[in-house]
Parts: sequence; structure tokens; C-alpha cells
Amino acid sequence: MATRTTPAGTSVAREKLVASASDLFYREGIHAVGVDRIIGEAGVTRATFYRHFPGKEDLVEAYLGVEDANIRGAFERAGEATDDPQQLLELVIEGLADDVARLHTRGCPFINAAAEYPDADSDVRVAVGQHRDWFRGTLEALLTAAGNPDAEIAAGQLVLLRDAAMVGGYLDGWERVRPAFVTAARRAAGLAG
Amino acid sequence: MATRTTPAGTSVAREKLVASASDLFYREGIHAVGVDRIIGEAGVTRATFYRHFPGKEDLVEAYLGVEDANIRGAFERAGEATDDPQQLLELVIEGLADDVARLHTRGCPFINAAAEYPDADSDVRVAVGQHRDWFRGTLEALLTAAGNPDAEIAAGQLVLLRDAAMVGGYLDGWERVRPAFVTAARRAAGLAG
DNA sequence: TAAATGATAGAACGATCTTTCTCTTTTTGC
DNA sequence: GCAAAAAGAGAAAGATCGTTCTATCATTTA
Repeated sequence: MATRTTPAGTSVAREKLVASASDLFYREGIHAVGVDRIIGEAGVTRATFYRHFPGKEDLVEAYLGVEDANIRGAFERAGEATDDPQQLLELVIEGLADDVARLHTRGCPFINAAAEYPDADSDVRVAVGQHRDWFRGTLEALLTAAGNPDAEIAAGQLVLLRDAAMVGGYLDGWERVRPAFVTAARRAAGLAG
Repeated sequence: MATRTTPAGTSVAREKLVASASDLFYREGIHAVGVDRIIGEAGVTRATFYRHFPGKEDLVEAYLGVEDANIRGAFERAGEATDDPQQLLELVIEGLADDVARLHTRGCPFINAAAEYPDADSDVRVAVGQHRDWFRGTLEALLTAAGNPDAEIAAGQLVLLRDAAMVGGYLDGWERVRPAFVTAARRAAGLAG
């Protein structure tokens, strides 16, 4: 075989495609970005693209997979940084705020994707639902470990607040949303001050 | 002139176009809906459409204008129903919850539109910004009238919560979001229990 | 070195997109 | 009833969409 591979084992062309698609899909929207733009930015030809992916739809799913993996990775790194559940909660809330402020200034990739995919049974919407379920469940486990007696309710509030922070950060500017988010999130998580 | 007009004075063809476009744009997304679908649903020909609108973009703005007018109308009706600022706040929060539960089950038209229009200077994004500014300002005035000493902060929290309710209601189901929204909104507005 | 396979290059498919055009029919105002 | 203007009907432009194809080149493995 003549497939160029990365140290991680996957093809370099495929990784460039996913990276370019992720960047473009997030910054400009999914339906607004054509295959030509993606392969152009990736420096790859159409034939190469269609050898790695059955179609554009699969590139969308790969994009959401990358976003999902990034957030899960951030949670794992936070979990390795401390053993104290309370402190972990603080780190998570700080991390979410930092993420909205620096990385996700165009809103939430999953919320934005869902806006373009009305069919709840589509693969994209299923991926969105799975991500949200994971996020909610992880928060609930964290809150339970921190001794929160109403972890399920508090987790729901934190999901709510993160959605709002993503949307508000994009449309109103993060500096306008940040104080309301941090205050409400810390209270919802049962943290001091 | 042979323009069929409604009692309100505007052309009936134009109203049908805006109604069909609003329905389709909201339910399926903007880029996903073509002009053919819109004129087909409206029972109007292409020529008629292009005689009333310079292009599709203007139909998008008309759609957001309708949504904006609907919400402003709901606020006005609530204002006519009572003179007590506290009770008015209750009505508004109830109305927002009811709106998400029954009318806006596909998320917020403005948030969804913004997801498809990354350029902050575009007419669509300007319309979104104006709507949000009006909403925030109206809430702040309401809270001030109700005697809230931190009306600006509270208004920001209510905007945050409404965004979250719209998104969460769409992606997680309203029954899952409702308790968190009502509780948090009443607390943010300074209402009892 | 030879066969195999992926990547490159580029044309081309059919479908759909927004927009424009012509022609005919219908409706309205006078 | 007549002239004016809008709506209906449909073709067609030109662009772009996602996708497929046929070549040729480069690289790897046997």
C-alpha cells in the first residue's frame, strides 16, 4: 500500500481532510461549505477525499467526533490534575468558561449542527444527542462524587448554563455573559462564593 | 393595479410567501430550503416571488421580522393584562415557558439563523442582534419597574436562561428543561418560590 | 525489479441552486 | 368595457452542489 500514515497510524490525507472540514464547518456552517472548499483547504483532490469518506455526511460526523473527543480529553486531563471532587468541579467550570472565551467563539458545534439538521433520527442529530447525554452524565457523576445530594438537578442546571454560555458568548460577546455564567454555575454546582 | 390585497393592506401573495418561508425556514433551516419549496408551499410562481422580493435573503429577513413582531406582540398583550410589575414578570416567564413548550420546539429562530450566518455584519446577524438588544432592554425595564436593584444583571440572567431553555427544549425535550428553567428564572427575577 | 495501491489531476455527471426571461391569463381601477 | 398591472406558467440561464470517472504519477511491499 502507498498510504502515507501519521505516527498515530491513520492516513495523513484523512487527517488533513478532517482538520480542514472541522475548521470550515465550525466557522462557516455545514451546508454553507462545499466539498470543493474542504479539499482545497486540505490540499487534497476529490478522488482522495472520496476514497477516504463515502460522502460529505461522513465528514460532518468526523467533525463532531473530533469536537466530542476534544471535550472528553479536557475532562480527562482535569481528572488527572486533582483527586478532590470539589476542586475538580472548579476546574471543570473554569475550563468551560475558558473554552467559550478562547476556542468556541462561534457557538457550540453541536447546537449549531443541530440547527442545520432538523431530522432527529439523522446520524448528526444522534451524535449530538449522544454527546449531550455523555456530558450530562459526566457532570452528574462529578456532582455526586462531590457530595451533591441533588446531582441530577444540578447537572441539568449546568448543561443549561453551558448551552447559554456558548450561545451568549457567540451572539452577545463573552465579556457580557461571563459574570452571569460563572456566578450561576458555581451556585448550581454548590461551590463557595 | 391588480394586486390582491389583504385587509391589512399588504399583498396576499407576499403574505403567503412570508408565511410559507417562515414555516419552512424554522422547521428545516434556511440554507436547506430552496426557493422552489417556498413558492410551491405558498402556491405562487417564481415570477411573483421575484416581483415582491429582491431575493431569498430578503425573505429571510422578513421571516425574522415576523418572529420579532410575534414576541413583541406577546409582551404587549402581557403588559395590557396587568399593571402590577411583579405580576407582569410572572406572566412573562410563564409566557416564555409556554412559547418554548408549544410554539418553538425547534429551538430559537434567531439562534438557529445565527448558526447559519457567521458574518456578524450581515443583515441577518444585525437583525438577530437588534432583536436580542430589544429583548434584553425590555426585560431590564420590566425588572427596574418591579423594583429590582440589579435589573441589568438580572436581565442578563434571564436572557441566558431563555437561550438555554430554547436550546435545551429542542435538543433534550422541554419536560427535561422546564423545572430548571422555571426555578432559575423566578429566582433571577426576584420572584417568590 | 515488478505488481499493487494510494494520491494527483482534471473532466464530467446529474441535480439543484438562485435568478431572469417571455408569454398568457386574470384581476383591478377608471 | 378598457387599459394597466399583477399573477400564472414554464423555459432557461448560469452557478454551484455532491459525486463519479478515467487517466497518470508516486510509493510501498513482495
